[in-house]
Amino acid sequence: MVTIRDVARASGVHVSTVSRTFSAPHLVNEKTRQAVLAVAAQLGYRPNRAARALTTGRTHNLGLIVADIANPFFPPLIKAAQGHARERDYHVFVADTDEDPVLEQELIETLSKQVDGVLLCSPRLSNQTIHRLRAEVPLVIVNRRVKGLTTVLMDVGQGARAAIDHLVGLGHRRIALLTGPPGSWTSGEIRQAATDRAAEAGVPLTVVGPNEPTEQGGLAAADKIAGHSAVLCYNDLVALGLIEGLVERGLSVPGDVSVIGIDDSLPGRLNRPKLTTITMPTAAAGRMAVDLLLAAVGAGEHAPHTTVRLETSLVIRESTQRASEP
Amino acid sequence: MVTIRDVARASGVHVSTVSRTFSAPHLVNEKTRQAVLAVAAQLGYRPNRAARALTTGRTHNLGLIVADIANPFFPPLIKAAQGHARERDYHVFVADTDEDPVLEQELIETLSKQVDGVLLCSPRLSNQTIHRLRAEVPLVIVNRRVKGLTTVLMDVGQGARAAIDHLVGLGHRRIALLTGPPGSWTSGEIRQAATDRAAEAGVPLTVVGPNEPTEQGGLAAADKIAGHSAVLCYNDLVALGLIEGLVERGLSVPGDVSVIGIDDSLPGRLNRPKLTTITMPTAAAGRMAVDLLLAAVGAGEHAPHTTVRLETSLVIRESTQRASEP
DNA sequence: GTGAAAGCGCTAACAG
DNA sequence: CTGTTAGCGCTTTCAC
Repeated sequence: MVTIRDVARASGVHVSTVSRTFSAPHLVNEKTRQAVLAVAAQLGYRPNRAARALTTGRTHNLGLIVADIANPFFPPLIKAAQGHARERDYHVFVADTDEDPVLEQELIETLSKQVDGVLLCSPRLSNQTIHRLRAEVPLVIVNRRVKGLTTVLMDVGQGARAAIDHLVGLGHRRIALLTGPPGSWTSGEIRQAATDRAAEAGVPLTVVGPNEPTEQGGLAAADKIAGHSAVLCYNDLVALGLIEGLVERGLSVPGDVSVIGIDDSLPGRLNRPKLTTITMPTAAAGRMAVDLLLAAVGAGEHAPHTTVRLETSLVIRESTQRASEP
Repeated sequence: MVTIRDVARASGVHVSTVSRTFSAPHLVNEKTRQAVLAVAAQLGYRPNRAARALTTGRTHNLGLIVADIANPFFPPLIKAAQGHARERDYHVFVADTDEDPVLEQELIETLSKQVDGVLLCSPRLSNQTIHRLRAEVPLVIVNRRVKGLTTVLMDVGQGARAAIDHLVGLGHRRIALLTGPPGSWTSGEIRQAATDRAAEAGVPLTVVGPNEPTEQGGLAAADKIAGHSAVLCYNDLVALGLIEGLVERGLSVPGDVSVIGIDDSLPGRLNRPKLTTITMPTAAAGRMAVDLLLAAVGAGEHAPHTTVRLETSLVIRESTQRASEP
């Protein structure tokens, strides 16, 4: 391994000069700098970030913790966050908690020494624990509201209202909502927004749930929404599962039942009929979270916290249509 | 931040004793050990892995580099590799190259100091460059054959042969193969295996390609496979795009055309008809790659290299059926 | 079984 | 502008 010392020796300057050429170039004579750079390049020298971190206290690493990497909701967020971080010269550790709060906490703690901050996506931890961890390492939360912490939210309520309006506008009067898991912040938001809007429109809304946030969840719900002409689902996977269940029962979508998903994930776009859904700005959320985290890192311990609420919107595709006359 | 020094002070022993309690417990008196552990727990001490790495040369970190995190092929692999690494007390950096070889190389180089090894999935780098990088950091390649390096391959040829057999067995005689991008190792394997097997069976096989490895690629290919009753596609996305194109043209799947994908990805399982496809053992590949990488790390510089070939198999679902009598 | 001392690769005052 | 010195948090000989 070629170190700063090798470069110093080979270019006839002191190690500190080499160090400065890389971490404070303006402090070193242009000519010396060029010389050192040349030698470094020739030797294939790369600063050791871990060693640097030891003195500076900045690792230039970020942690990104998600509940389930394989859930199609997350990859676009991970991709965007990682790319954005990279452009800012940050590497990112990605870890999957398997929905296990204990593991989640363990990960944050072991990671904390090695990163400048952690992005927590849809955390399963209690607010109290999150606050405690915040004292050890800067945290930004995505997809859940935690008082007193910097948070990036996707305003799914907005999309949910648009979804209800869309359905009501199409003449639907028997609308069901399939909710998600009990602890889900998103699910609560959707429910709230959808019921409020339905009430405003004077249309009843049947809330059915909780449901597993998977295609199985949707499939299992097919029996529970009998008699409804339109269904808003917790996510695309649930919607897709529901459609499958409906088709199995000889019902057609959108002919007999209109179905709306949430997330705008790849499987939904690929479905036939193409799924009408609420787009979640996952990529933007990932980038925004990185920006906020980096800002918090710079600001130190008691930086002011922010809540950013990103817009969502309804994408009308093929799984919804005008209600058939009763 | 609580360091080894704080623990030493608080428990009245020397730092080296504290160090030993964590990194070589058998070298310290049971009683002392317990005492130190208690104090450490009470203080919330966590060893700083980065600092440890400075002396030991082992970071306990791994790098995982993929072409595109959002491609549904990768998340299961990432999830499995990360989980497996975690169980072995390793953290993993995940990075996305956006299919850019320059970025890929840059990532490996900047990561190299911070990890004990790197997992390269479907690399776009030249063999020569990969070999050069191998000198800097242990590497394991997934999904591409690189002579002289440890490699984990998924034997798609096996699945492709089974796919051709399946189609021939169903009476198909006009079979097309949609290949992938020119540089793809997988695509070459599929083509080889499929053409060989078709020849053995005395059935002609039309090779169509290269195609973009996306649904657009499949969609665009719909016109090019006219006159064929069955198509084997480079991946599930291509298959799904093709099906969409076929349906747009008034053809039914599998009624008029049987379609087989490759990967066994979520969108394929969710499709109607459910996609007949070749399962790729991505999770197993991720775990295996981690094992091999860790072994290489232990063995040092010139460890022997291995090639592991994982089995694939055909999963028959609903997108294939008996050829209609001509 | 435990302490003392040196050092991993690098940065950060402080002189000069 | 550059060299000297000290030290980040930890491990690892080497003594005792």
